[in-house]
Amino acid sequence: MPELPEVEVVRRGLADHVLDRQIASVDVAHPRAVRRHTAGGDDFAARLTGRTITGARRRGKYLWLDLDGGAAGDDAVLAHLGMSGQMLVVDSGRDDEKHLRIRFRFADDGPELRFVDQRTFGGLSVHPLVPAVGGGLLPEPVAHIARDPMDPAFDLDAAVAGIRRRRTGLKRALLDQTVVSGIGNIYADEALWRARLHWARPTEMITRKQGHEVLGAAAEVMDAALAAGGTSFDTLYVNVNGASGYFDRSLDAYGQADRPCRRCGTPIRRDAFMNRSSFSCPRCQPRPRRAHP
DNA sequence: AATGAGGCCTGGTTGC
DNA sequence: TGCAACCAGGCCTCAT
Repeated sequence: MPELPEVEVVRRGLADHVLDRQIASVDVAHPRAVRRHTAGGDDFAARLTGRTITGARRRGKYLWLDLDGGAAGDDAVLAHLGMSGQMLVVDSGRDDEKHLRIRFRFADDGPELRFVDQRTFGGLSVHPLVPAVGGGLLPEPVAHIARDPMDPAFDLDAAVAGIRRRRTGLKRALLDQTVVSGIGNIYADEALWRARLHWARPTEMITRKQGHEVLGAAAEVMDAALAAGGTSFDTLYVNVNGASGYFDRSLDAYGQADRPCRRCGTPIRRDAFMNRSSFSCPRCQPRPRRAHP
């Protein structure tokens, strides 16, 4: 499941393989893949045809490709990989993937860019670039998203204040992309385990020190995952060349139910959380007396 | 305004 | 064996 480190791996791959290339044609094979492009698939293709990709950028789990010479100002093609989205750079003529959703052909007749997405939670769309709250130019639909912990301009104090300002459970705050972006279920559980904090701890009980620790832990674990090429549990996540990451071998909490905690040996527990799962160590991360539901 | 629940998806796995 | 239920989960929409 692509989270920030995986998306960064994809961004780097795109920077290596599609920068400065002119788009010759775009095929939309599944309308759901462009559902956030409200003008529809034909408009999506028309806006991209003939354009040259001039940048590959990312904030949190969103990435976008800058386009040259927009008629009405700067614009970009925005991508979210959802749960199963892949950006594949594939030699033309290779068989279509079963879940191929969008294909970009280039004027240089080099390898195609294919967006492949089994579960279709992801998608692509074209938007103008607008000034974002924290500075910088972002595609309009994501201009409200906070900077992520790997952003050089990330404001740690502001993010901690954002967590403490919320009135909810700590994990919900970590998953709120307007507080801090890029953290999903996997890295939330890993950061909480490293900071020895329970996911349901009310944010009003979080000290500044604890806030710094849990966000610092999130940055550390994402750095480690990026160094390992991203987390992958199955064949759904691959980078632009189709190679999987292998950080899942290093996970301490996520998916480790009933296995001994690496710190204390207590079996990791799995709790239901937002119709999903939270994994934590019952001993290192004791449930607070007043847990947030 | 801020918070939280529900819905969208598919394919692999589990259980009867 | 066949089929249904369940599970993964980011984020948008809607209700409170």
